[in-house]
Amino acid sequence: MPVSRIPPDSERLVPPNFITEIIDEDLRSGKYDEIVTRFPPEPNGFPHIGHAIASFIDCGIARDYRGRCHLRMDDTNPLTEEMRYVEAIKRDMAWLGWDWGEHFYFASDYYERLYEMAEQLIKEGKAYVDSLSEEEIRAYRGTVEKPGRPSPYRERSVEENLDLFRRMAAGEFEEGAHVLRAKIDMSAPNMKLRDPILYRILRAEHYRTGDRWKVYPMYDFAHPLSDYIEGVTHSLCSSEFIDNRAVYDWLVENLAGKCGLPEWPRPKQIEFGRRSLEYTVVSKRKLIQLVERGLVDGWDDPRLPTLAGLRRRGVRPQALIAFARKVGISRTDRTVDIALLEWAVRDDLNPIAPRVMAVTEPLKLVLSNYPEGKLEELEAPYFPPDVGRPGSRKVPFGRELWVERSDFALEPPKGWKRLTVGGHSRLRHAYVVRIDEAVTNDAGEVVELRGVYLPDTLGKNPEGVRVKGAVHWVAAAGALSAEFRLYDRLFKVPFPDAGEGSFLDHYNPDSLKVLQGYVEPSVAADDPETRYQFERLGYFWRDPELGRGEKPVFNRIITLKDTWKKPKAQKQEARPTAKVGKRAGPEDKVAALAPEAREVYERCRHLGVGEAEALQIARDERLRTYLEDCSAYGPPALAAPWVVHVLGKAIRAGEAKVGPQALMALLAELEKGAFDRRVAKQALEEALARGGDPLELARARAADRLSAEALAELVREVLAAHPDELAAYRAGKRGLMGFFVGRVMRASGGRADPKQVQSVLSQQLDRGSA
RNA sequence: UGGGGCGUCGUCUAAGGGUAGGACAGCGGUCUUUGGAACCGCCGGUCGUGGUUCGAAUCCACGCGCCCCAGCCA
Repeated sequence: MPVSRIPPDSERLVPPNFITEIIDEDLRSGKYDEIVTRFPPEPNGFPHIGHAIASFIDCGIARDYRGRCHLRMDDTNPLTEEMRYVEAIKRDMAWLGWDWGEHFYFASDYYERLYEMAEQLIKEGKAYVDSLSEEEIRAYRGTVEKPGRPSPYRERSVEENLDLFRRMAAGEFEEGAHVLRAKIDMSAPNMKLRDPILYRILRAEHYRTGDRWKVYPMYDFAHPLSDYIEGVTHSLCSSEFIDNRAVYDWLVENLAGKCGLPEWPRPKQIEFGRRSLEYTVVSKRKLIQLVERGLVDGWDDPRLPTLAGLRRRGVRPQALIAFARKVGISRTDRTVDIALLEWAVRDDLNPIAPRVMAVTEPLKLVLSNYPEGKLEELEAPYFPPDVGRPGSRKVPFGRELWVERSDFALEPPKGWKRLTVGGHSRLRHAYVVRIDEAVTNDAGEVVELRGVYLPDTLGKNPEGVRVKGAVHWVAAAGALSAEFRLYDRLFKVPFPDAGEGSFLDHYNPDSLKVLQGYVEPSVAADDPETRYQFERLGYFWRDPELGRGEKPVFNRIITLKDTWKKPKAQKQEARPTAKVGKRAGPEDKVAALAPEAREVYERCRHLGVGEAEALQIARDERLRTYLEDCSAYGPPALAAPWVVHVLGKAIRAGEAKVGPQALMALLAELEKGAFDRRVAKQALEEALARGGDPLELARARAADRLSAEALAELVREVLAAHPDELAAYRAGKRGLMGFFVGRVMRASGGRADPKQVQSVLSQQLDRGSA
């Protein structure tokens, strides 16, 4: 039997997080031997970047633990699912690098077994056929604020339910005539528990099972049981399913050990926070609108966040994995800064993309002192020194060249480091040139540049001239015509969904720019898959659909980072929500108290109980009763903080394992100085957790305390072990006291009194600083 | 105004009673035949209020804010 193991942090693909902590604990305790997860998309659309993140969590964690991650099509709705989506999902998941081995499944493969399980529930009286109409079911369910009412069909006999359900499955009824529901609790505050529907009649053609089935299981039924069937241990999903977990657990518990399901391992669901991305949308509904309105080119349009789009754009799966890693996992729903994705893409491409030159908006430059008809071949390395990869190619150089229109300015702004009349600039990998004239047309537009080259500047700078910048170029002779498709963010604002109006209002019409220009001839011989860096422009590759023919078409994968751009356009749109906690009304909390509570408050205050504690006691009857009981054994003022802060939660929950008498006995001894507060608190917490007499526990702990000599020695050791912090403290960084106390406490194994530690510490610290 | 979940630099994420740290972004610098990369530095945060504690992002209380649930969708 294969066994999972806890990976060292250094070997993890998925950074440690709250889920891996749970898994670590499950492995340590022996609850599970092998970690099995699953990635369960519904085949009703094309996978997108959200799927990349979710699969990273499911598959990445399984990989880290040497477990398995199944790929399962969650296909329980024949109305929306199609085989082409199944193929797309398999293709895209494989592209991301996930390997599910033979563990590729369909929920629809389990229809037979799921049906048996449904009958089992019926036989046990835990499920019933409801014959209410859809509207009636809705009405009976109640609302979030009002409990539901039981359906008149809820108490049908097992026999009748079984008969009805079998006839439903046999196709005797029309859609909507009946449904199968779990009998749980129609008045549950959790809406999901109000007798969730397990099966519905659908007279639809299923893309795999055809017309074999007339009833189809709902997600809430099929999902947990599919997990169970497959031996999934940790069923990871996003936070909107938190409420569904109650149904999940209900089904697992009620079917454990039945219908061929083992008693163990049982699956458990863990939810993580959803991630969304700025400047884009992923919902199928919205994507369809973009496609159907022709705002994008199809499901694989390079501007789309679909994996097909990202792939066509030229993004590599490694970049997506790196992105997912950086985003991380937590319980909180988050919207990720698009800059993080852009960084991941650049960081992936920088070390592998050969540098070549292309001109996307050509402006002719004629070098009047360069012989007509002459053509040189200049050697140019593919990579800059910092990348450190070998390789170079020949680049033709001649009298007529193309340069980037935006690299020339008639009236250069200050700080300009490019071409300008009278200025010198380097042609990348070639000569230094001086521009003498800008030829303009009637409209005043620059149509051609004229200048000279400085012959002795190959590999060295001329003396006495300031060379401003280095610009890319392509010799007119030999240049390859090419199309460049420059992609930008699909939307103009970071949160297209937020605010009034449609997300379509925020569509960025400049998200695609198609330019005709030139690229150096060397690329003709390259592998068409090559991702290039066109120097100073960005990362590009040939579009796999349009760009691999006679005339290359290049997609810009991502621009280079541009630190020249002056004040960057700020985010126009604030986050959709402002999260400013408003100040709560202060003393009127007391005023808001009911008269009786108010009286309790006053009485407590009179007895010397602090304001905050008195308020809490006045507000909670159980606390009040407890404290009153305490007063039989000692002063309430002494007990109040402990009752409120240490015992409060347990008392409110009605499960305080420490009674008033035991508490007061402990506090009395504490007052006498038999032990310190820390000991008392720890003893109390222990008694609360595991039972026992807090006073005895405290005495045991006190007896275990370090002697004064041992403590002094320990402090010396700790100070010696942290010379840097010691120096910093003596230089005035007083906040380090907490640091030292913490270290000593840890070193003592909790067997020291922090107050005492502090005094010993300050003695030793001050002695050294004198 | 039912139940549930969640609040840490601009963004994402660590710290689980003991120096609030990292990354992305931003800013500045070094270097540069890419205004790239690399390197160095800076900036900047615990939702609020009170309490417990030697010490609170962490524990307690009360607020505030956001998200999810009333599909025979998943």
